[in-house]
Amino acid sequence: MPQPARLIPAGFFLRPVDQVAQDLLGRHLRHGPVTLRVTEVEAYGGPEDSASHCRSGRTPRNAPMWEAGGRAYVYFCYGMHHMLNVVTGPAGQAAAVLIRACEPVRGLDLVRRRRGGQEGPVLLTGPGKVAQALALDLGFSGHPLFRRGGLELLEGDPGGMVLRGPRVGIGFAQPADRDLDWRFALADTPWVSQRRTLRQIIASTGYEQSLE
DNA sequence: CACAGGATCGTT
DNA sequence: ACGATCCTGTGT
Repeated sequence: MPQPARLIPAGFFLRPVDQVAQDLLGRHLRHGPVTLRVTEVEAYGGPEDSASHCRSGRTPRNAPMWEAGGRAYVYFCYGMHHMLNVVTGPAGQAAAVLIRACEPVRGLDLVRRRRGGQEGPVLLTGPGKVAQALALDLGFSGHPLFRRGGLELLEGDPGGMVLRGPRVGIGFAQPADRDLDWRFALADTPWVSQRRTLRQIIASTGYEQSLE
């Protein structure tokens, strides 16, 4: 009988949000029979980040972002999509990583069913698609990812080369925040959205070190 | 209580 | 390039 995949320890999340964002690439998200490998993410900060949901301080919606890292922050967008974030940093300091794209690891049939019978990267390249494939809703906002049960974050398959570039869909933000290269994606997979805006290349993710 | 807008997606 | 669709934050 195979060993169950290991959870990511809570200490992993208690670091700067852009660092956690890079190290989330290649990790696995599991909800029941569906397991996805993270291929694309974006980092969001607190009140100092005009692109963040915390730009105006604490509200009922963004409350999980102010908790200690390791929980989910899920919100509802454009009246029809749920978005999954991973909260980072110590309690009282708001930050989170938006999961923008994944590739299937397990439960592909169920993912196809939930995504309307589509095939290929169109299944999972986009934050709304990821949440739909994992069957997430607002009830998962605040859910711990470092414990067994419900939605879990697990060790995965390391990626190699990483691409980075500006965040997507934040035209309303201040220019300095729009220019931050806080979007990260694995270079060697087709399961990435909006690849053309990824302009820099990073050698690796520092994946092994982050697990100690 | 009313209203404007949004970290998107799929079609035109 | 555009419309769907409703939660959310803000203001009255």
